[in-house]
Amino acid sequence: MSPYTYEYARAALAVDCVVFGLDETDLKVLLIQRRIPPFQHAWALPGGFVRLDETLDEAARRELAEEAGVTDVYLEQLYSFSSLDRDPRERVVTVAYYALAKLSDHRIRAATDAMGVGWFGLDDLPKLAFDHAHIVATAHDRLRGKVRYAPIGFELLPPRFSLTQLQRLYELVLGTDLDKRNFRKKILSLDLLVETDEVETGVRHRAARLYRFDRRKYERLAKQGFELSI
Amino acid sequence: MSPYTYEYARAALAVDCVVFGLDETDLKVLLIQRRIPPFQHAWALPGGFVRLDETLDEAARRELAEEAGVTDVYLEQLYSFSSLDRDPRERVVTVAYYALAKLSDHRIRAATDAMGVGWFGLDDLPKLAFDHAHIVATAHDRLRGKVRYAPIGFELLPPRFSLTQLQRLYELVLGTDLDKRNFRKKILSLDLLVETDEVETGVRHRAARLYRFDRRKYERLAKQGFELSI
DNA sequence: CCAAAAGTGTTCGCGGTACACCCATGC
DNA sequence: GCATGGGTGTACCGCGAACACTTTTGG
Repeated sequence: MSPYTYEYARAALAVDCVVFGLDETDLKVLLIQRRIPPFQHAWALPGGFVRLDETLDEAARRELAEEAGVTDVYLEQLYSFSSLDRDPRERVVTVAYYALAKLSDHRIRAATDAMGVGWFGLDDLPKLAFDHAHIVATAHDRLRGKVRYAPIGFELLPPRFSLTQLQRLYELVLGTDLDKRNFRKKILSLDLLVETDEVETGVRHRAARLYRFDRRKYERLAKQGFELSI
Repeated sequence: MSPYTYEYARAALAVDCVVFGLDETDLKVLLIQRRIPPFQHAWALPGGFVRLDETLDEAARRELAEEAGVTDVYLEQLYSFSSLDRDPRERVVTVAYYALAKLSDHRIRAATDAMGVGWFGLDDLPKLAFDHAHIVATAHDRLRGKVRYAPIGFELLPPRFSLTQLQRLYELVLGTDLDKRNFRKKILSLDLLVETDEVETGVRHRAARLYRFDRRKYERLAKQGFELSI
């Protein structure tokens, strides 16, 4: 029992993940309902304690898989939170991550269909456990800032998407309206998208052309000192 | 002895600080020489273990004061590093910070005049302990990125500075040359600087006008959705 | 008077912004 | 044929980039 002994007191170290997903109308966050105290039954970010044989990134991916069934997402470290009283049990420092999941991916949809896992609109979050509301706000700030100069928005879209979908993504993340013609001109002039020969299906109006993001092109341009800015 | 016992193994939690300073010709980093193993006698970032009664920010400031005599600096959390083997003794996760110090501040100069504390040019660093070279590189990247859209460069300059000093700051941080006329036009058009009635002294050529950064003006503009970009 | 850096304006071209109508499709 | 969103072009303006000479000062 309790065999781990140290000369000085140690904080517990945890990771928590803000997983963003984009549906037809909203930018959403994945939450799980806690089964045990503290904050039993409250909604919280997926996360948990870091093991000694894994890095923080590995811990974040493991918790995402275990607690929410989420795998193969874009994942990036966000910030470390360390208020003395952020966990009522004892001193816990958490390293927060944010992830971008493709809600179009059926594996993600299926996995997060479980009891106690839910997607909530960013403006419609339930009361969250711990300081998780603060972490979500920080993640949204980071996403809003980063989406403008790094090609990460595509991580929220299906592999093939219409320009209208892409524009809606930016509008939702940035919280502003964008002009359709100017947006298209700008995004196409960056020469990062490739037109496919597919079009939207299942819509009862003219079907939109689908594009895909060409990571090769992006990396080639980035290497030349090209600066993305949307 | 060794009275702290836990049910699960815990990593030790540390903070490390990359302190930047600007002198007449270089962007420098503050290092301290280790007195004890591991990496005895090697140069390293100031830092140390986090206590249970302090936040990460507090730990960073405490270590800066204790190990390097540095106080009253701009301080910002950088990133958390967690490779399994980054410390040969045991598992240590470190939360890195970066700080911007005014080398013009005599208190800073005096404190860092001690044995075993030194300022090193970014391109002229000694071999560093642990993964500290990697941390310094990450901090430089962050500074390079952030200085362009946030008014943090001023934290490296004296309260009153010439436009040439400011330009040299940007050139050193960004690693590029800037056009004098364009730089002045741009920076003055932002309406963040106030001309003072002082001029440089002790130079044997025409003395430059000194300016100061007006934080009030910046905050007022920032609140209006103004976007800095240099 | 000489060395050194301060200070100053104009031109050009690109990219951002504002703005409205016709087209294709499914029902 | 109608509702719905897809798709397209132009004019204007402001900002970034390129570029060189005169002024001031101390020694």
